[in-house]
Amino acid sequence: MSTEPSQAVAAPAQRWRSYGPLTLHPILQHAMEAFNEHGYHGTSVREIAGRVGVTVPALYYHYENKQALLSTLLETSMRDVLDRCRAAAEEAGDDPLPRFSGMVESIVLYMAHRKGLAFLDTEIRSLEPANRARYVALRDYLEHMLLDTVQAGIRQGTFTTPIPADAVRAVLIMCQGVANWYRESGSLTAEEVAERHVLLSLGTVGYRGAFSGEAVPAPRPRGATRRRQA
Amino acid sequence: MSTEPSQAVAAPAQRWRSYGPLTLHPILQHAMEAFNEHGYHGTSVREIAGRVGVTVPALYYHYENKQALLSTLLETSMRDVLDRCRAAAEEAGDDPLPRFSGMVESIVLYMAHRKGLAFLDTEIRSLEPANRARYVALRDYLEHMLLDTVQAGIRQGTFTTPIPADAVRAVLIMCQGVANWYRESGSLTAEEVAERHVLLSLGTVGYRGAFSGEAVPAPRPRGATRRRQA
DNA sequence: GGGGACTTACTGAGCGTTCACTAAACAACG
DNA sequence: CGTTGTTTAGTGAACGCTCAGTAAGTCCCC
Repeated sequence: MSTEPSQAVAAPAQRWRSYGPLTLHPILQHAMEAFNEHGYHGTSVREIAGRVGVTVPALYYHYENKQALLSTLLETSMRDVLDRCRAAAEEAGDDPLPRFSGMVESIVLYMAHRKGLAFLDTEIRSLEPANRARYVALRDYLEHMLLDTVQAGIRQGTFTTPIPADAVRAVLIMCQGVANWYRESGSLTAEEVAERHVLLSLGTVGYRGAFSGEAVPAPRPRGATRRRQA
Repeated sequence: MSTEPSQAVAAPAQRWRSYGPLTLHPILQHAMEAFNEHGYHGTSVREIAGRVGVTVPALYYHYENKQALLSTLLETSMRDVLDRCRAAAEEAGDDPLPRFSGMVESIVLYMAHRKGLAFLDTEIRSLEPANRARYVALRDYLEHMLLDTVQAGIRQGTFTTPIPADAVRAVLIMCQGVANWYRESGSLTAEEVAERHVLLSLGTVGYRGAFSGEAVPAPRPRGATRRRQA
């Protein structure tokens, strides 16, 4: 275990990169796992209760119903990725290239580090209309943030895609896809996957320098880079 | 506008581009629609029967069980897209650029024209292990076809991505994503969406000419190009 | 009259949810 | 300190309903 630098105000600039172990109410934690294994409709409240180690009514003491479990999980997740993406964008400043790169990196890091939550995105269909509307609004906001940056890059001449809206959608879809295939036991760390997706995304938006030498021009400070052993 | 060579035997070379109305056994058709609306576990056999307009046992006369409906649908779909992609690759020949472009085009055309079937991909989780294994094997085969072509393009110097396997996965994910957001009532035809995704994909695999002038170098013959009115 | 394409009528199991009730912890006060 | 009132976090049993699936009978056409 690495010794955390004891600080009063905990490095605000890098907060979007740091991922501690996921701390969720045990009920949410187990609901998340069950939903990911069998889907929302494929999971019974009895199974969730069984995983938590309590009886069914105990679930209803803490959450209104099964739907509230899914809705809470999805909204928590979307708000977290949005916050981190916003933080990454702020840190990068107004220059479209590092700004776009940082946003993509933050999103992919989330998809890998919070795979369990991110993968629940496949369950939006099971949200009741009101809950779904709130979720989709957050997701659209994320898309607009990215699109604004790509369009700025086009005006500047950095990005050359003639179809920015399609490119942004494609980028978001490929980032979201990380939550589907990424395995913690795989050969790449979350950070490496993020780096690669920055590269792929830059190609998708038509950044000319994407595949020549240094793709991400701003080297990022790293304390105690984690490396996997296998 | 190029003149099509008139052929008696209904253009076999273009068969991967042509999409008639989807003809499926009514039971499969309605199962597909129900699965897409509520998911596999969210759909009851009663609902499927109700949509078809028959009683529940009539379903069991034609199909072994609910799982067989999903499995049949998914495998039919995957085989169709594979066949079309293979046909597109054959038609394009060995040159990696048109070959890759044709494959991507064929896949995206499928995702848009057969959205209902393609969208079922989200339900693989609900396949029993044996059925899932068969489906995944087909999907992996498609991925390898694309990867071979991209690697050939890299050897040739046409594609420049340093991470071809990641690029191919990303391309397939963004193609699959079309089935999620494409609407027939939208502003783009399936053909236009396919064209755009060829462009995006070329950027993703690091094709340098992707965003300068003619992106898809082989102009394709088109008889009676359909245009949407809105 | 024989078989294909259904129907009616039903089963046991499981679903989300709610009921009435309680053990343990805590706060306030005489 | 000991009692009382209240809150937190549960329990076991059961509700009404729906689930996937089936046994046996019926219609109809070749």
